Formats: sequence, C-alpha cells, structure tokens
Amino acid sequence: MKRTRKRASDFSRDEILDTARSLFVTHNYDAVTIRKIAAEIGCAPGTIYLHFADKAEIFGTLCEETFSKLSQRLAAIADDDDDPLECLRRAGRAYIAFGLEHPTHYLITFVMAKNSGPMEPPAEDDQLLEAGTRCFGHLRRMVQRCADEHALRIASVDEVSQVLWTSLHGLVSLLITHCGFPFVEQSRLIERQLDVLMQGIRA
Amino acid sequence: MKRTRKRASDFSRDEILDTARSLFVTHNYDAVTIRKIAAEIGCAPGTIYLHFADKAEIFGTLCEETFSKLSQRLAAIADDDDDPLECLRRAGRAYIAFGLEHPTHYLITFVMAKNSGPMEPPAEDDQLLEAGTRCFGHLRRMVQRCADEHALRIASVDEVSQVLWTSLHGLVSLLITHCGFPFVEQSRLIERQLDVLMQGIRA
DNA sequence: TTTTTATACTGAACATAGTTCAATACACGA
DNA sequence: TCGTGTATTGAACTATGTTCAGTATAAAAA
Repeated sequence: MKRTRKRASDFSRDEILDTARSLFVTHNYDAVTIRKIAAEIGCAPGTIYLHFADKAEIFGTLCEETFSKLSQRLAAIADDDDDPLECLRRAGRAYIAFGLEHPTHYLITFVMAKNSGPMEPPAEDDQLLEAGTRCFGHLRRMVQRCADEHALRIASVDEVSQVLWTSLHGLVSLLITHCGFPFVEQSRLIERQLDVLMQGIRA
Repeated sequence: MKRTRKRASDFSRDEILDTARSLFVTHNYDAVTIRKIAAEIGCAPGTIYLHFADKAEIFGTLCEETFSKLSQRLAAIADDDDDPLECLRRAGRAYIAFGLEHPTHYLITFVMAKNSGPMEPPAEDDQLLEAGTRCFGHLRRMVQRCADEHALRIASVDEVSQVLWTSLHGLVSLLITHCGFPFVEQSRLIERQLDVLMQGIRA
C-alpha cells in the first residue's frame, strides 16, 4: 500500500498556508503564532509540524510565493522595449508599490532575514533569498540594457544595480515601519526618490 | 531617613546598561536576554525591573546613548564651513560608517522599531525616536544650507533630506543584515551610493 | 466482516522568553 | 538590640516554538 489519504479532516499544506497568509495581512510575524494558525484551521499545534519543519519555513514559503508575483511584474517591465531608463523608473515604482502592498512579507524577506544581527553565520537561507535575488536579477538586467545604450554615467552594472536596490529598499522599509516619522506626502516622496536616483545614474 | 544605600552588592542602573552594552556587541536583540544580563552581573532577573520598566527601555536607553554620538559627529560636520554639498557627502559617509560600527543599535532603532508591522498603532516611542530625529535634524540643516546656496535641483528641503536619509538607510540596513548577498566591495559601493545621490540632488 | 497496519493527528510536556510579586535579607537609625 | 524601610530574590505566570509518545482512522489483508 502506498497511500492512505482522504480523512474526515485532512489538514493540507495549502490550508496552513492559506490561514497563515490571511493572518499575515493584519498581524506581524510575532503576532502570527503557530497556535493561532492551528486554532484557526481547527487542528492541534503539532499538526503544523507534519507539513513544515518550523515557523520560518511557513513564512519563507509565503514570501517566496509573494515575491514570485513581484518577479513577474518586474519581468514584464524589463521585457518592454521602451527607453531602458524609463523602464528602470517604472520598475522602481513597481518595487516600492509592491513593498507597500505586502508590508509583512517584505519585512520578513528583507529586513528580518532571521539571525539578523552581527556575528551570526551567513544563514544562507537559499530558499528564502532566492525570491529576492531573482527580482534583483530583473533589475540588474534593466540596468545592463541602459549600460548597453551608453545611458549611464557609471560603468559598473553591479554597482548601479546595487545602489538602486539599496536606495529603493530604504524608502520601502522606512515607509512600512516608521509610520510615525513626518514624511512628506508619500507619492511625492516616492517620485522624488526616483527623480534623484535616475538623475544620479544617467549619463 | 532618606537613603539606605551602599549594600554589599548594589546593582546600579549603569551596571545593567554596561552589561547589556557589552552583550550587544556580539549578540542580537533576541539573544540578549534579561536572564543573561542578570546572570552576568550576578543578580536575579527581577532586580532588572527595579531600574527599567521592561526590556525595551534598556535597549532604548542604549540606543539613545549611542545615537547621541552620531548626532555629535553629524553636528561637527554640519558646522564646518566647507562647501555644503561636500559636507553632505561627508555626513552621508559618517552616517553609514556609524551604522556599520553599531549594527545592533542601528537595527533596533531604525528597523525593528518595535511593533514594526502593518496595522499597529504608531507606537510613538518618543524617547526612542528622539535620537533618530535629532540626527535627521542635522542632515536637514545641511540640506538647507545647500538650498540657500542654490546648489540643489529640487526646491523642497524636506523632500531632499528624506530621499537622502531613506537611501542611506537602505544601504546601511542591507549591509548589516544581508551579509549573504554578493555585494560589490563595501567601500566602493558606499562611494558609488554617495556619487549617485550627490549627482542626483545637485543643481 | 474482522484484523492488521501504516500513517495522520493529538495534546500534554519541554525549553525559553518577558514580567510580576509575596517573601526575604539587609543596612541603619533609634 | 530592635524596628523599619528598602533592595533583592526567585518561584510563578503567561506565552512562545517545538517535540513525541500515544491515539484514532482509513485502507489493505485475512
């Protein structure tokens, strides 16, 4: 015999992910508890661990899933044949919008990054970082196209890509976490940031 | 009688802060436990709470203290009579260096920001945010000087200041947490970031 | 139909957090 | 020496992630 599926209550991996995803919209990482997920879907805490090694794996899976959507958006923009500099600006805008739409996912992937702190082992959360690096790949590809058309002041595609990414990330993460700070009106700040960055890299 | 000081072991506020500070250098926020601090200085966990309301207050105090140093550094740079754009660049460099020197303090103040997550109340950690906003004040003052000398492309001092801050913050926080990412050589990336930002804001 | 068996599931228990508080120890004035 | 007020204790409370011996169940076997 190989399979003994189909029980009255069969708690699937997807059911856990769905519940976690919905709790995620209104609660942050610490507030979404294994016990709360279990209670929500009506199973015991231990059941969760039949499908996931630990809490991080649950949220890592959700992040991967969410960032695939960002990856698609960026890919679509990168495939446009518009002015590459204009593509880059649109990609930046899309990146920021995405972060603001999925604040918890964004924070978990890019700022918590588990073990975040000095002196910790590199962690190498291959699974978790993959989503991010894939997105970065699209960004880098767009920068490359700008470089190919001699539209950049700076020769190194890596340097430009990383400067853009870190700058966009700073804006997104501060807009998400520091709601208290008296930022200027959000969309204006975003456009200004894009202005400065584009002006800073163009030839 | 008013004071019955001087016991065999008098656990002072400073002793707690000193211990926490030293643990901080090699451990992140979660790893520095109330019980570990207590064990280190040889008192009971409860003793800590005679001096601090909770764990956040301990680390908030340390952050405030640390960021006062940054504030001083920035103030010194801001008071220079050099070319204001050059001051700004030096300030950016100092800000980044500071973050890399005090990674845990930096993360706690600017990325964790307790309650960080969507839908949480603004928190308004006046005490904790004060350090940061004071530093931002120096930055803003420098930007103002650039504006006074018509050295900026963009009229709004607030917009420029915030764009600079968020961009610098993005670089610092990613360099601290994402040690795994294949960044280009660190000092080169930092200078490129400053290049792009300066080029992006100058008239 | 009854028995066996592999597996999904349970939920109490473990380790570790932050935090509280009744009980205790102690220094010092009387 | 005693009494008093305070500094200190450490067990206990709640809550977390995680584990695992035990239980229930559905399918295969008899």
